[in-house]
Amino acid sequence: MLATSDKKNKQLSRESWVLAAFDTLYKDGIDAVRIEPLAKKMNVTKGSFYWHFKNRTELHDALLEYWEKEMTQSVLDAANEFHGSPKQRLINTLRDIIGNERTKYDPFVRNWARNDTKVRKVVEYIDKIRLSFLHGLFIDIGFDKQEAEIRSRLMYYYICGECTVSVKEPMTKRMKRLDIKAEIMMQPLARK
Amino acid sequence: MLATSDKKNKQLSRESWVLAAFDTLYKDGIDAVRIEPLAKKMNVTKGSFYWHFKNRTELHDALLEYWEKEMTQSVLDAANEFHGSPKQRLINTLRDIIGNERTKYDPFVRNWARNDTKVRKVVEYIDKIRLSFLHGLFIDIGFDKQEAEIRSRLMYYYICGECTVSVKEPMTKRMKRLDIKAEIMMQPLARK
DNA sequence: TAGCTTCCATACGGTTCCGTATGTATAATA
DNA sequence: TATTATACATACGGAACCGTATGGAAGCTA
Repeated sequence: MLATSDKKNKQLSRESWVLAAFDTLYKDGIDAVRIEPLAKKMNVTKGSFYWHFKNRTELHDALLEYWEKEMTQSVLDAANEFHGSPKQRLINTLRDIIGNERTKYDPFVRNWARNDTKVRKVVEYIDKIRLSFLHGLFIDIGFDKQEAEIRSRLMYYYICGECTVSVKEPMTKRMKRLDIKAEIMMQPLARK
Repeated sequence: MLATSDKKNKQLSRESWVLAAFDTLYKDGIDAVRIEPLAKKMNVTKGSFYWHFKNRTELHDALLEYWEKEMTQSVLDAANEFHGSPKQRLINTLRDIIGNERTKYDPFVRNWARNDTKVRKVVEYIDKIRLSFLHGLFIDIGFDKQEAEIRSRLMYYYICGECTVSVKEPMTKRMKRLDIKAEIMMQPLARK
């Protein structure tokens, strides 16, 4: 329950609704983001909702915008946070993404995107940002554009798989094996 | 429209409903698999549905069972289909999975699994089957158990990412670059 | 303190869907 | 040809939800 605590204390803001909606999106998917259940969860009636929003679509739009900003920002943060050799930066990035579950909301938004063009475009935009960020890392390591393209995609899809598949190893094991995976993906091919 | 053509010709079977339901699952997700819309799509009334099924849950169960059988079978097929050197078999497997989009239904079932324990267990079962299949391939190539574990996971998550992310390269390009990705994942680490 | 604004409650009509009950046409069977 | 089983149509009650209309409390504003 995100915005339930301020029940008696304060009135709700537009953002309270967005946060509560996001929580529901994360737990039950976009089809569960419905006004009356949300209101119940927040201990108000939908009278509140229709004060802050025109309709359900407007909430969805706000939800999408919220996620987009978060995701865009997280890439920028990652770009500034890590230092050291290119290889080390890539390893740290990978460790950060997996270890801190930066993509944990992805599956829900991705699924939402499947039946919504507007959402799909935003997801594609985020994918491109992330891909080009990884691409830059592989360039810095020394790969040419083409191979950086291939390796960044390999790595990005791996990450997306990690956050999509539920059969996972325990986190400590995952982190330990992550470095090896990074090495595999960073190792130049032995030309015959 | 899967089972629409046999409208005047024949009566519907239980499987007609399952197939139509699966088509809807694929296009719009599990929340769209509803009886009355389905009936409309199949040009019958729900009277037909409740003849073949007890309720909506029973359809969902049949749907899940259908997917499980398909996926289990496809792994067995893959195991028998490819010959040649271990490396070549792995490459062929990868080309088969990506090229023929063997996992194209995955995202929908996975998403369904998020809010349904029964589904989740089946998905986990399928994941394990596939993972151990890939694991075997890496063993055959010559990696030890631990490294085969790491590499098969890397590869499996990559595949799942491929089928999850919508920003993809065109298929011809993907296939061309797939071999390089396979090489990257198969190449032993240069021990320093 | 009267009036206005903000924020939410309440009440209502309408839609979509579930599941049940029952009617009906067609085909199999005896 | 009468009977019965099969496969669906039709009609109904009920739930969940959307969006609208309107009422009311609480605080600010003059």
